[in-house]
Amino acid sequence: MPELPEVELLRKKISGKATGKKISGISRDKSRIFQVSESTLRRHLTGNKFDSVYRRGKYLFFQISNGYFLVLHFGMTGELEYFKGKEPEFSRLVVCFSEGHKLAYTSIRKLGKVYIVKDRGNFINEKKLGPDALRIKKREFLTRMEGKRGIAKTALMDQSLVSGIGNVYSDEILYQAGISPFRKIKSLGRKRLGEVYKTMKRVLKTAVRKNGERKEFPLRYLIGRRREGEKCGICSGKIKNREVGGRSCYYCPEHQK
DNA sequence: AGAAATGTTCGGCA
DNA sequence: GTGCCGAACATTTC
Repeated sequence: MPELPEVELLRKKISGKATGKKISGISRDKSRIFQVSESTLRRHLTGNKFDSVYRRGKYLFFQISNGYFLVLHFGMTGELEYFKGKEPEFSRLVVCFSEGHKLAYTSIRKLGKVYIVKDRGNFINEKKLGPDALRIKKREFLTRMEGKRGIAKTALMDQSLVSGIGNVYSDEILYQAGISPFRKIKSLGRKRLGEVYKTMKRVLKTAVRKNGERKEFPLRYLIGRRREGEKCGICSGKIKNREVGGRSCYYCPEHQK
């Protein structure tokens, strides 16, 4: 599920529920998503509470009352469930609150990551995470993009340039902006880059506002039409699929130039 | 049965 | 240093 809008929705869904409550214990499985030992995890969480939940790109940072952070990345299939009673399927980490509810980090494919870090800024630097796509200012966006030599789609997905955009939303932004995914960034003038910036903000905000319900997205969106030969929702073209950097890229050759 | 799926990282090569 | 490619990670779903 998770690109920026989905991770933001997870944050909204659980931040009010998982914060301010004493953590009575945790349980976890043996998958290699964990970048921290079970004992360290337990030591930092048990007896403490989460103060707040912050998102940067596709990462969530749970501020722990001892000053550290529980950092979650969701890979391709990560989710969060706040529950009571029966544990959700594919739970990898479960945080138990003493009032009775639990928070589960679930992941089918186990491609996510779980960390405990002391300093959020250091972590962001180490991971070379660029500014968040919903917070980056236009100036900063233009400067960063103008230094790139690659193609538009790859640049949008580059987490060190701008963080939060993945395969689906990079396609969506370029589709809405009418720019070919294979177009070199260098060939886009300031004006076109400015349009990409505006479109990026609009698309991501719309996705968050629609609560990730893809059926609720405007009809002219590419999401929901990600199939070869599908009718374009903007012009009379047909959707094409081509592999880019090992990922499948959907676009409309008719109106994306 | 085989392929595809919303991500990251690393080694290798130009 | 930058960009691009393929592979690896792991599992379910179509």
